[in-house]
Amino acid sequence: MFPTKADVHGIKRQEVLREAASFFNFKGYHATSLTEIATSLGVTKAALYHYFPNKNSLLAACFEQAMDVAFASLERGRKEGKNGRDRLVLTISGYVSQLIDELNCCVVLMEEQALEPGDRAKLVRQRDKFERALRALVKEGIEDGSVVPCDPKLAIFVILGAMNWVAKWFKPSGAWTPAQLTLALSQIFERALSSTPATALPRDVGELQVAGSREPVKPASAGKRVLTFTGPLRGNQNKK
Amino acid sequence: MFPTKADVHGIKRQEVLREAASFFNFKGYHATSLTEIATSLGVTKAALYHYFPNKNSLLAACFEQAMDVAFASLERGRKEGKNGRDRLVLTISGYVSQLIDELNCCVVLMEEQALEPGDRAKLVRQRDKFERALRALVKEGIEDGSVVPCDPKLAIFVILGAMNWVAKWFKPSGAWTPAQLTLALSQIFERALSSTPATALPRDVGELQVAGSREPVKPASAGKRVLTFTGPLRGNQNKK
DNA sequence: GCCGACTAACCGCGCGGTTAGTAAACCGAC
DNA sequence: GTCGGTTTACTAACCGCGCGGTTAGTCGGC
Repeated sequence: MFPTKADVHGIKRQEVLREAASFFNFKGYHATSLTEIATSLGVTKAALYHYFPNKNSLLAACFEQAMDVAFASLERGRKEGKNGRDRLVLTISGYVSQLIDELNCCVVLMEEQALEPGDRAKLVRQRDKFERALRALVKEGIEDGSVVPCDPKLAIFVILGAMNWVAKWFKPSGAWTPAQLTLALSQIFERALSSTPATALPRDVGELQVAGSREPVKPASAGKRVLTFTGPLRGNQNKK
Repeated sequence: MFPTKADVHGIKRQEVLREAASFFNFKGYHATSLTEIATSLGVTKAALYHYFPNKNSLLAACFEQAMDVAFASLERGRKEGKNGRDRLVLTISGYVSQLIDELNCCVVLMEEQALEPGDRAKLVRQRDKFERALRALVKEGIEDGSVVPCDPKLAIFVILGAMNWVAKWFKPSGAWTPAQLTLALSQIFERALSSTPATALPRDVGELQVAGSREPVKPASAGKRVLTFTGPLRGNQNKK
């Protein structure tokens, strides 16, 4: 019923990660100081060390979470898609929309070089696996006729580029909702790759009606005083 | 005939800029130290201050050069293109190929936030102007029927994303030549946007035959001891 | 002898990371 | 209940390092 200590710790940890990811996206890893992240969360730098052992592990956690999302989307795409193109587009759009939700957009690969060798090797391994899986979807699509013949490697580079770029310009407060953006993006990709491209695309992303979406999106975490929260945790003697 | 002192200074300056851009692209602005750039050029940090007043001005010069290239490409595209789509694709591909040649790929917008306020405002103004021009080309293409109806803003975001991403993965030593890459990229963009999309694309970028290109590309500046070069500048009493 | 190009040595600042200490919540004994 | 000891969450103050930037001085072509 009530959250246990461990729950609260996990929630705060996620909040720290989210704030860090936000800064890393906007200013870059090296340009962001821990003091900055801490201040923005209403605590001091030393407090962050209760949740992460050092700055680099924050970045590593970003990548880890992003890759988890990537493979989950891939799984979903594989299951729900009817053909290669369908699976590819589902994977991509699931990935983008989840990252926007969970991490305020993630750097994805932007600053991979800043990771420590061990973490970096792991990331590169996973990322390559993900990219190979995407390329395999393109090949599958070419074979089943849903995707126009092309160089899968380049096609995936183009798509990843457009996706990762989103983190640089997308603002939740802007004219487009995440759902609208995701939909419009996937329609462009679909058109670029489909063997039977659509004859028209949305003229204005902001006007798109999205099927199952809660429209104006939660107005960000307005009063996020998640850290510095104290209070009794009644009922925590047994796991909830 | 022989270079004057001022010429040599200019050449060396450009070499410094190129090396800096290379590092900024690969590791990011804040992760790159001046010592690192200098060492890689075979000089000490203090030597760089003969060519640029401080680190930030190196970044500013990168952006300035990139924007010069951008507007030059735009001009060329406007002149040589037959319709909106044509002009857009010419602009983009000219931009990409020139940046690869001149700056070892440029960050373009990647770390705009690191600029000092004055330089940044200038960059943002120019970049917005460039983006507006690109969007105008999309609109023009929609009106003249060469481009599929779409949201010009999103279309340009996608294209810029794919383009800027190139700097992150392209290696001159790789399997693809800059010319092949540029051509293949523009074909993908063309297909994504054209009102009459191609039914096929290159299956392997590395196999592309490019019209007017010197193939294997100069093997980078292998023995670049441009700085630390000393020697007589015979005949420099009058401008060459 | 002058002047431009460059080096070696240095400076102060702000960063990531650490330490000692405080306040409050928790938990078992009675 | 409530009282003591333990644990968790956090702060204030501090440390050393490496950075961007500066200074004084050397070398060599003109």
